[in-house]
Amino acid sequence: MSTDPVTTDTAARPVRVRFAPSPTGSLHLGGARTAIYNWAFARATGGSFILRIDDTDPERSTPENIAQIISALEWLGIDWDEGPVRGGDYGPYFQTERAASYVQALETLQANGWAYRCFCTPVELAAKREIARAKGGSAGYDGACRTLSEEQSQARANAGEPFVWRLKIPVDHGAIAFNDAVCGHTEFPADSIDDFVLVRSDGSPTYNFASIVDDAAMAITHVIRGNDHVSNTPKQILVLEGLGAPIPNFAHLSMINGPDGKKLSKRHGSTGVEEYADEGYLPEALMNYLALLGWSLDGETTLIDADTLKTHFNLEHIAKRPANFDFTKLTWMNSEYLRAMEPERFAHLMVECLARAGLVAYDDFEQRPDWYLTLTPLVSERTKLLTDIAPMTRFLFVDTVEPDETARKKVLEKDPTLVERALQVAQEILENIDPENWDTEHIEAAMADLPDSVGAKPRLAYQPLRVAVAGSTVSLPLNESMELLGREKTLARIRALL
RNA sequence: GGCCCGUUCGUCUAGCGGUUUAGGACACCGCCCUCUCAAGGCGGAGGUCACCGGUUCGAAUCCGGUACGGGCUACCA
Repeated sequence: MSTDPVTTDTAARPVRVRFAPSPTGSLHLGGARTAIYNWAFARATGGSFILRIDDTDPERSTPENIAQIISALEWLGIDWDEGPVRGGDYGPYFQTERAASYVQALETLQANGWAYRCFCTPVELAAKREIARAKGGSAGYDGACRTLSEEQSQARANAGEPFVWRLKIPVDHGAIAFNDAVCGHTEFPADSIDDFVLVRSDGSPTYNFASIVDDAAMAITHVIRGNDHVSNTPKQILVLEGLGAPIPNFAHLSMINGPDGKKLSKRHGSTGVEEYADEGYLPEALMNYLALLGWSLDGETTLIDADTLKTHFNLEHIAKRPANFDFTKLTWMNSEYLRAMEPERFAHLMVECLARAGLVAYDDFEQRPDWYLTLTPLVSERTKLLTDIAPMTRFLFVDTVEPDETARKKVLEKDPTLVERALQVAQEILENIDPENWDTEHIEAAMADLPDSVGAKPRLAYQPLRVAVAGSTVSLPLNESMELLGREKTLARIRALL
């Protein structure tokens, strides 16, 4: 593929990428994916990852949102080399603190003949737009104020007439082209781009101005961002041309849609990263899933951890088409990470979940680590979400259990005779086990005779005992459960049903 | 309206002119394992590669058009 003549070759410069969220809400899935791609690309290329807060919209930007975005990134395990908290040589990293650099950029643009004042009022503009659109042409600004002489312009400004600064696109400018890492060669006819506003009448910069000025100032080499910015790219390239600054590489990521192919919204489920943490997802699972939503390592590998991402991520395998978010696959991935997790770590997470559910104390792991490490493999294998843990293991932490509806209907009430016999036999067997030998191995050996003794198939013979111990027809393995519950509690629960 | 972009199993994707009877993963179905539930093993179903036309000895792959979907078209980002 040939390099576009317009795109400055940045291969020689060290890679510098940035994630520049505007804090108008919490970090949503699309933003998180963009952050992951930027971060992984920086790590894989040995470059720098910069976090910049694009807070030029005073109406909607809040400190709470900034804090939330930062904590969401930290939770995901994304670290930045420069940005809020960390600082860096190209700061400040908040656009609201970079006003001086926009003023300077505007001066450069003026000096180069790339900017002019526009005194058209919003009302006039809206009317013009209306007419232009009705005629069927482009609805952009008609350039009415371009012809104002410097004297006229200055005079009107001095007189206190409000104005904005617009970019003055050269009349003879050809098509604006760039080579997008995802979309390939992309070209926009010059006349499809109007003299857009750079600086508002209140002196604040617009996004298309501030963002690219910052990118240039921060020596960004690759702009990796959402697809919704493709149409903004030629505008920003024009600003760079007016500034005489190098043009970075671009990579525009497709959007993330809901399972139904429509724009992802609350209706589909959670859209904010924080919510996934609350719902029991692991950051590594979300990162893996998001990374694969629009990118592939080799087309075969599905489980890709952060380390692999940090070494193998590239811009060559990014999909063009929008992806639908599949909660089921994410959940599966989560269960994979849960199962592969170090037992110690799982145990700690488990205790945390239990403590949060009010079932144990936060330091309970320290009180009986062996007990928890015995429990861990039984639970981790069955957990899809961290929030599954408390309900699954609850029976081990409460004093007594109440058989649930299914247990009553499908077991207790279905064959009371069998239930009674099974429980009685089980009680005898268990009472005969020496308290010192109360472990899965001995229990299992002793219980092996139960089906024969009660004259029922194993699945039917053990079910009453399961209901007695766990209060449900579905539970962790029986013998292990009894070991963990302890001899006294186990026998007490059997007695309670007799 | 204008300008851009996209379209491969239900979903995420591999595929860059012959190696493809289109590969993998999730979900789904069946069997095995089994004290329940999981996990695991084995197997299965599922795609006329949006449509139409062209280029070519040969196209999911290249070109054009159509349809559908999306983005931008703000003194939002």
